[in-house]
Amino acid sequence: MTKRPKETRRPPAKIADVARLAGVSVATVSRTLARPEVVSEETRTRVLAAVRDTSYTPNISARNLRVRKTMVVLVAVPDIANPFFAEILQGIDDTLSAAGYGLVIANLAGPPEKEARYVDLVCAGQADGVLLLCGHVIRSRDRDLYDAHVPLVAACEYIPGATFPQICIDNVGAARAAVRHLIELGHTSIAYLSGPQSTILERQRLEGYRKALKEAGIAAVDSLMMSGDFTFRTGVEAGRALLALAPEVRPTALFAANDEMAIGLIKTVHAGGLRVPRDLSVVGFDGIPYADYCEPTLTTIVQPRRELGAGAAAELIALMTTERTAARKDIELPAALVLRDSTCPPSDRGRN
Amino acid sequence: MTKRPKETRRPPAKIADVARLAGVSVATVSRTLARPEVVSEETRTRVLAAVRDTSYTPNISARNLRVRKTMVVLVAVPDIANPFFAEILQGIDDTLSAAGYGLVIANLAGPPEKEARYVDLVCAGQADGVLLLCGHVIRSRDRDLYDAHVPLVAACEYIPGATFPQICIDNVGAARAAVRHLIELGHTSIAYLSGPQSTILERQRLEGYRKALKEAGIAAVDSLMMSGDFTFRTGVEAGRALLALAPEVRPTALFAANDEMAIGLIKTVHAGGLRVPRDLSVVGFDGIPYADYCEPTLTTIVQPRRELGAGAAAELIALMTTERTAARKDIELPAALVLRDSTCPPSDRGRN
DNA sequence: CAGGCTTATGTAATCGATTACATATGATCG
DNA sequence: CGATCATATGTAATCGATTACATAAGCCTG
Repeated sequence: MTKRPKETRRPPAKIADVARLAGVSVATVSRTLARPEVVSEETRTRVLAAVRDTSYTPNISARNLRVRKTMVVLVAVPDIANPFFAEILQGIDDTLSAAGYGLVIANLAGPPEKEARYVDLVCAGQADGVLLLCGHVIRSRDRDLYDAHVPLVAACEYIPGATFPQICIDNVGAARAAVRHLIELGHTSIAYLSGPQSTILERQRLEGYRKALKEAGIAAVDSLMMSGDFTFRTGVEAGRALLALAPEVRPTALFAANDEMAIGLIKTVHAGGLRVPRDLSVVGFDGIPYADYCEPTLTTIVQPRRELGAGAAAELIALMTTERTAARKDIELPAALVLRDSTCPPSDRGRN
Repeated sequence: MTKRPKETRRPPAKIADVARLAGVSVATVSRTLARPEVVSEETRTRVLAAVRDTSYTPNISARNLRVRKTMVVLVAVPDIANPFFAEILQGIDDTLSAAGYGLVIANLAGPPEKEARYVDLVCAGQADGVLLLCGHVIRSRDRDLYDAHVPLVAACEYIPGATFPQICIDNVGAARAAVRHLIELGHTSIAYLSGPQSTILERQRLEGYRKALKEAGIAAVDSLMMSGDFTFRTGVEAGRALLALAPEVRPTALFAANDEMAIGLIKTVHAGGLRVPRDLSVVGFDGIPYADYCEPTLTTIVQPRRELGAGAAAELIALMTTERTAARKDIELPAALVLRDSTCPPSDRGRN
């Protein structure tokens, strides 16, 4: 019951307060902050002092209302808990928040009815731009994000027909490099663990796999194609399937379309008595931090995650700030095959 | 050079458009949307039809300006890439965005100069509330977040002197349960791998460790105390230190203050020839998804991450919407010790 | 049936910034 | 020296919603 010391939550200073204190008009204060070079040296210092004394910060809602901006961008993420996207988000957040934008994260892993809400939000003009981290079209009952005619940039997943800028790695080339690495080690029986069939990402990684095999004159074998959906769980399932195979038809290597599945698979085949890489070499894709923590550490394609995020954000800012929708410009970032402990030459080579 | 079909990016409808179409005043439209019961049945249907026809959505900036709200909350998270926090964030995001709030994520793992920007943001009244996911005080040169007199809720880390609501698990009790589990298995030489010494979290988990030992009449041994900072890397370092110990003084069990360190440690001692749990039982803390993926799977304290996030968000919403700052209310959520493959009775028992 | 009361709606002030336009001052020049 | 122009500043409209207050219509009651 002690009476508190009045809790003076004084409302923040507004531009009029600053103007009064500096003895100028509100217009001058606004100009001083927006374009310092147009006010005289003397008033400028006076105004800036007043700004400091009142610890004035412009009210964002008022400004946004006036200039018809929201300073918000929507980021559509397939799954925020996925470490791969978490790091891309960091790159996005660094760049966007440095430029004063806030971000609304549309986590597509959440309840699907939220998806419509995000579409509405953007279509209602409550966001200045959209960053897509996946190829899949986001829509509500009757309209999709493109209806909003809002600047848009896509990252990670290349969308062939797109009319907006995209930034991603060369998925086909990277997948090809991964498989070629296995081939160069001497493997000829190389399985493939796919991602969700519907994604473009998946089709490209599959294409890279096929290309590498073809170049080496190795025939693709249907029984070596396993399908997953980028989750640890499907990696485990694929591992079980692999263990169920008779040793003589079992592949000596496997390329997984992402790291999480690769790690699930390795854990499972280990438990089943296969040794990685001795009995099975595994290459993953993405380069999540955990690929360097697991046992054995995972040879994988490392995507420049922060750079992907930062680059996409920079592109979007450019689009949002220049009047004319700049010519569509795609950016391709380099990905690197990082060799670790999950790959080695096939051990049965000598035996055969 | 094909001429596009005029790109009619018609500006979104405003309230006046709806009013005109429905043949009423703007006040009536606003009331229909805010408090439908005060307008007559007939006008209500007419207005709602007009809203639909124009696909009207209120301009948020205008509304926020008028009602002096921002509908933004700041979430301070130690590290957004840490999977533990990623899941808490999901809980927060679900609850907050369902209530119409946007969230600005202050990633404290980023460049420290950004920290001041977040303080300024809140102090300038650009956020309606703050959610703290860590105990450490966030401040700029001269002021901290508390100066802003903005509703505040803390989660995860209990802050003893706090005047705001908090929601977290019983860290002391959970740590004690973890260590007691090891004791019940028969271990008497139990090491402790700490988190960053400055955090309250750490002191509480250490206290739980000490309590459990004391209850069992086991003396705490200084040489069994190792210090880390919640990262995988320090787990690895602790693992090396453990390997360097002479076998006869080496502990048979270890309690790590979080999962990432536990996993790093296990990986390292494995590589050094120790088997987990055979030669060393390990218990972690947090229950990140990876604790169930690693090899061996990790016995750990599982925190209700989504619930922690959702609960904190709900508390904050309550604080932000009721005028009077409700009486401080702490919530304690249950944590569970989940037994997996990283713990077993000490194998040297028989030998000694 | 006048006065009071309820219910439904309209009028206009307001939130806090930005900025087009107007104005004032002083410099420049033929 | 008066016209012209550049520079610096002020005045007031504007962004789009919310809401206090005013008004009008209908109903009740003594």
